[in-house]
Amino acid sequence: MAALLEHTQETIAMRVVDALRDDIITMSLKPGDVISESDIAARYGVSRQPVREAFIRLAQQGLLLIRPKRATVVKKISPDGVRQSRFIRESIEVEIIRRVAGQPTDDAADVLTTLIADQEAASAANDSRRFHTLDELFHRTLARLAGVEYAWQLIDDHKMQLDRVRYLTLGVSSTQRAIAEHKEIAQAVAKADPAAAELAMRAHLARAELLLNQTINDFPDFFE
Amino acid sequence: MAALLEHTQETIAMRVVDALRDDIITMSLKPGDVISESDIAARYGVSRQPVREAFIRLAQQGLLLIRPKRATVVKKISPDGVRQSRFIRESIEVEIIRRVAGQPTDDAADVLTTLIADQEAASAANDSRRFHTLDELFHRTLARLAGVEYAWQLIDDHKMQLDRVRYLTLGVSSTQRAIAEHKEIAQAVAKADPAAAELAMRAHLARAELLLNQTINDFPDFFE
DNA sequence: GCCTGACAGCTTCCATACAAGGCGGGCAAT
DNA sequence: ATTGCCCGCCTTGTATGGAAGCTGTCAGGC
Repeated sequence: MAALLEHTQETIAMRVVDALRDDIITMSLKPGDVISESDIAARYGVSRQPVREAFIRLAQQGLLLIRPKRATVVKKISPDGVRQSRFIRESIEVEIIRRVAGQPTDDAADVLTTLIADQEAASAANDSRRFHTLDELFHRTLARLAGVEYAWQLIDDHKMQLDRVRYLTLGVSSTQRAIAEHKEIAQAVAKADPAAAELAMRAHLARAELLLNQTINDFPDFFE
Repeated sequence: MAALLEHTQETIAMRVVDALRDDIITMSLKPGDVISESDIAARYGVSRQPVREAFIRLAQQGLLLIRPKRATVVKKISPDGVRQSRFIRESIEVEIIRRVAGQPTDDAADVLTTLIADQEAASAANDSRRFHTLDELFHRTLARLAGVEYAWQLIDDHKMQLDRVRYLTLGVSSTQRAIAEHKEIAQAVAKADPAAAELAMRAHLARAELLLNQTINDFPDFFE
């Protein structure tokens, strides 16, 4: 059964964008790899035009670097860029958690605890991919509760750099510890304690810094 | 004499992007206006292809809305979008000012007072366009002092919506008041008082809210 | 042996042609 | 008079060919 009100049709260009982005984030296309419109077009059996448009989109998202008349390369990860992306994310998420904890709605705490329960299930099942999804959902839900879901979309865009790092260390991160930190955040929200919520959120996000430094050592070629 | 080390060449697509963005921000192209690739191509005497790529870029920046197989329209200004852009900006700028005031460098205060002096000169000369430039420079300088200039670039991208609003009310805003607020911020930095700096910055940014509501009343057709 | 310059092969960029689909006006049937 | 259909005209999407430019190679001169 096709969707009835589906009037945003899939164009070939969009499919190529999604496919390439997935390849890049999952490190199937590695930082520094050189690709060309013709290559990708041949690989997907389409013409060069949609591929070209996909390149433009991904270049604007900071995943590709188009060198006019020369070639297009998968952008290496900029440690300073990742650091500043983290700064942006922390700025926004701290402001979000302050709002949520400062003016908690009735069901806020319930929604969060439900999500945490799901995360525990995923962790118990050792399903790290599903846990990652639920982790994102946790943070996006906080943005929704603060009434700034669009802000999360922004974070999402500029967090792909960090996602590449994360993928390199998949399985390393301790889901148990993340869950404990989520609980701490949720409790601060339940108690309507913005200061405690802010501290818990900052501690939660700070862990990514270690991950970055470790990854730079393990995969120096992927960084600039 | 051509630039010697110019190896980032201007492509036609880039020129079209710049021209269109300027037209949109200065309201030469009004929210809701319908444009087509062929129109713009004919207007600039180029083919559809570069124009199409420009549309894609501007659509990703939220200035255009491409409706497949129908037409492309200049996006109307979303009040909620502007509100959330402001939220993002406030989150980041508050974090920036905290850092700058928390770990002030020796010359930070000097640089800021110099900038404020320039602003007073521009204000005295009634040069509102120059004042606007100096206003942006003030905030970008704070980002630089905090070591997160890239973050300001992000704000810059997502603040075009607000710039359109600002252009509608050009000359209305009181430069004197803005300068006074800048002074307050600079003083808090000089005293290394993060809390006071945060309050001053929040107050400074809050003024934009009034501007928005007033503008919605004056130009309801430009908003969705 | 070393330097220089032409050149072949690659890239992205632009122009053009065609395909697919939405929209509205005119027309016919009820 | 109203409703429903059909057909041009418009739009964006895709394909393809050629133009401009960068890079590395290789032959020729010193």
